[in-house]
Amino acid sequence: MRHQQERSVRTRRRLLRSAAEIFDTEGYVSARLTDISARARVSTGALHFHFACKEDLARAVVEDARKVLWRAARFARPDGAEPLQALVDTSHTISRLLAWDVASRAGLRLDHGGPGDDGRRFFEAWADCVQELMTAADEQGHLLPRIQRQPLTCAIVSSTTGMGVLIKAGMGERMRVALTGFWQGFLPAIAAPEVLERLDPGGTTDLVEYAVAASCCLPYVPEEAEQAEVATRVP
Amino acid sequence: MRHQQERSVRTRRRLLRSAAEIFDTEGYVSARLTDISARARVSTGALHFHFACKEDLARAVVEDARKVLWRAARFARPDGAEPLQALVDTSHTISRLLAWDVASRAGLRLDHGGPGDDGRRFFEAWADCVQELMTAADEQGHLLPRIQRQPLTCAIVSSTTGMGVLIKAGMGERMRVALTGFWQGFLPAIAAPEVLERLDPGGTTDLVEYAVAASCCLPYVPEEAEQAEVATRVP
Amino acid sequence: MRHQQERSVRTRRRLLRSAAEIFDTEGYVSARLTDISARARVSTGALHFHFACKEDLARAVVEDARKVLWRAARFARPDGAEPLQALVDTSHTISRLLAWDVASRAGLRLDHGGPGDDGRRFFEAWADCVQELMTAADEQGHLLPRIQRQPLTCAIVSSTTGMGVLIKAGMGERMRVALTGFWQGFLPAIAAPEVLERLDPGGTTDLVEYAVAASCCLPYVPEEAEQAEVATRVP
Amino acid sequence: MRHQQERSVRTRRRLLRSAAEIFDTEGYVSARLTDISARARVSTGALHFHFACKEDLARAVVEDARKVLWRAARFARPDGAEPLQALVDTSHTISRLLAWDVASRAGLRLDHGGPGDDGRRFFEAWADCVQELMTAADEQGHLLPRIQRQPLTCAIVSSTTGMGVLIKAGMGERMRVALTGFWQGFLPAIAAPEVLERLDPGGTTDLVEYAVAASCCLPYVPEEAEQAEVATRVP
DNA sequence: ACGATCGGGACGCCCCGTTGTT
DNA sequence: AACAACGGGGCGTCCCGATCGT
Repeated sequence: MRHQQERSVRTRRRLLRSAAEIFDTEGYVSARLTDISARARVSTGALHFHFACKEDLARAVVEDARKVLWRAARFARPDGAEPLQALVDTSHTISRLLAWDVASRAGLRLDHGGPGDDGRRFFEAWADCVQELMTAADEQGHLLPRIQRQPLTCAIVSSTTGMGVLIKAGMGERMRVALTGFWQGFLPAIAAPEVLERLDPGGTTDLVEYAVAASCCLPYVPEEAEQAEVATRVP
Repeated sequence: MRHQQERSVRTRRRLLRSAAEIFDTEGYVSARLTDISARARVSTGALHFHFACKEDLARAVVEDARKVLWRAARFARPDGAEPLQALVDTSHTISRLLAWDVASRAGLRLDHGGPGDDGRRFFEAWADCVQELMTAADEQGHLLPRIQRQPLTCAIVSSTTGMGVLIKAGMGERMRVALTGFWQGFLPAIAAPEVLERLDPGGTTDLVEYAVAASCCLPYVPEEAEQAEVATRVP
Repeated sequence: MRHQQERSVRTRRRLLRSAAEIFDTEGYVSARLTDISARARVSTGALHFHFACKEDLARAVVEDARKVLWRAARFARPDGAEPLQALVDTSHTISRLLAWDVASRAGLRLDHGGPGDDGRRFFEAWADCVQELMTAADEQGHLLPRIQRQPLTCAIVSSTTGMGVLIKAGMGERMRVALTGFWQGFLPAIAAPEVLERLDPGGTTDLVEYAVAASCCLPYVPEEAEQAEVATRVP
Repeated sequence: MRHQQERSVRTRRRLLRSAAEIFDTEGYVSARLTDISARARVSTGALHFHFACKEDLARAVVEDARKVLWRAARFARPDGAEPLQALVDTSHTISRLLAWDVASRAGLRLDHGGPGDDGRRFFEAWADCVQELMTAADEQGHLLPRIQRQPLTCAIVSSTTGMGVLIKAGMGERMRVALTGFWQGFLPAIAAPEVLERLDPGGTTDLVEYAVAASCCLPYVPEEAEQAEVATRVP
């Protein structure tokens, strides 16, 4: 009984990973369920057992990616920390996730363009996050006076959103330095001088730390880990 | 004989416009040739008379948009002008085009993700353009010393690229102020002080001027204008 | 006025030739009117001016080929000649025509398999011809006694029909010797001894003679001949 | 599992039979997959489950027919038998198969003219078979001296090939007597006198015997037989 | 419960024969 | 007689359900 359930979980996980990979490269419409199930080494019947239709599958992928990104944002923004630094860190974390994690990329891609519009979009959430942090920074007096927050928020959001596009074009590696460059240029324009010298445009978090902290919810683990996991549990 | 050709041109134009609209909202794969031809009020046979296959149609849309955007860039950057101001202006022009012109939007969307990879991408061209202007500015001593151009270029490209995404989300109107905000924040970080005071982050060109100057090549004019145009030419 | 008519005749002739070539290699269904008109260097509109529909065109091709083959049969069988030798000669002539003349080949191919069934088929006509000659030979006492004519007729027809198939497979050159071999083997089995020694299994007619004699009705002449012909008549 | 497989086999068989019937009458190009699947009482989806594309279906039909004809040739030519009699018998067997078996007819028709050229053609194989038997007969001294084998082979091949064409014209019934007539005329021209009197131009095999012997591989059996067969095997 | 095989429809793209219009 | 446009399918593809084993 439990074996079955574990097998089910594993199959579902493999389907999600495979779906993320295909959706990432092909987009929703071009992705074929055949390819997804083939890559996951299961039949289409099994796919339809776990996910009733294509849209459900995409929804699940988006949902997972949303959780990951959300947790990334939370992790980079511990309560009581420097808001602007949190902003920088979060942007870096998201950028790295998009560069390295297929699932996040797929989720982002499916999020705008997918047929189901049942959730707020990533970048809307990201815009809210930015807005929130800007407000917090302002309340703590970390912003320069006479700063209009809304345009800045839009600028930040669009800049970081553009990263995602460029990442898909294979420029993922340069994004780190580009993002740093962006903040180098932008922070002096918004941060109060005494705060500015405490800020690191390159970000203070490392993805490794993040991975350790968030691993509990990371849905996609490499195949070998799966096998090992199985091996230890099957006896 | 000439009447036929004019009719052909008109049909082709309507097909291109219709295709741009559908491609803009649906993307390449989801767009159906049936819908495109129906919206253009022609049969699918007529469509295939002008464009052999779906890919050709998309290519034509991209090609037209490329021309428009290219001309926009040229227009905003008259030789001998201030390079940095040209940069600002071009970004504004592109942003406005993307916000207002379906064809440009469709072209941009088809440009990355479409099946045919037979040309440089928009944002690569845009990156080159930015790079070029930055170099020119540097040679004229308009940049601050010790500026690394490459990260800045990436930052600018990604920022403006992100605009395109946000525009599609219906935030096109705010983009103007966001872009201005971006340059307000970014220009002080890169421009030499004496140049900075001459620069206008809001851009010095107006799309109306641009439209007048470039109208000769604007491929898509409203239907009524077409009719009028035809009416005046058929004596 | 007459110029127009001559041009019309020439266009029609080129269309028929082109159609024969395409039909020969592609068959009725796969042949495209586009290709036919393109090869004839005329527009599809012109094609439909001369032939209302595809079927009409095929019918015309068949009709022409029928005339050619029929005249070939008549030519090889002058009244009062040796019936059996006429049989041999006709088979050789047809074989050569099929090997060398695209129009005849196309006509034969279209004759069975085409949609229009408005005429007796080639091989039925050929069967009648064989039957007729066998009867004539019998009446003149040229056949061996106790010969059943029907099976022999069938055998001859099927043998020569098979040639057509093999010719299409590129074995046209060997057919001459094969046909000779066939008659070498078959004539002694049917011909009376005193007639046999007068018969030549290789045939007594040459296609060159035939061409001279029948050129009046040969529908397809090389392009240069056309030009010359036109040149002499245009004054 | 086994029920599914049996159902699958039955569906595939019905598709092949239906395809053979349509291909036989229409040829490759005119045949519509819609008609084939409709006649087989399955959906087009089922058809594409078993055969990826039209060409694959045709290939399968040809393949099956090839097997049947090949086995027919083997059956009519047991080792150590009279080579010339084997030749006669094989020709009769093939003739009968073409007259009675749709699948063989369809296979033959598809074999030359179909788009896929991935195998030797029927008549090439048949030519080889004839050549081989002639050689064997020659080595055993069964041929008349001074016989050139190649022309005779061509003659025999073309004769029997022609049968196929005539059979399609509905003259299948007369082919038997025609073939007998052919051999009656032809055998004395090639066979040594002492062998000749042992040969039967009408053939010594009966298709009934053949059917019994080869029934194991006959791919197409009537529907009722299928049901019965299935009934007996489902315990 | 979980999964696999097999089969069912519904369109989408493209091709092609044909008809108006000039 | 040339150009332009029309509309009818054909093939292939894909998403999904129905039916059975494990």
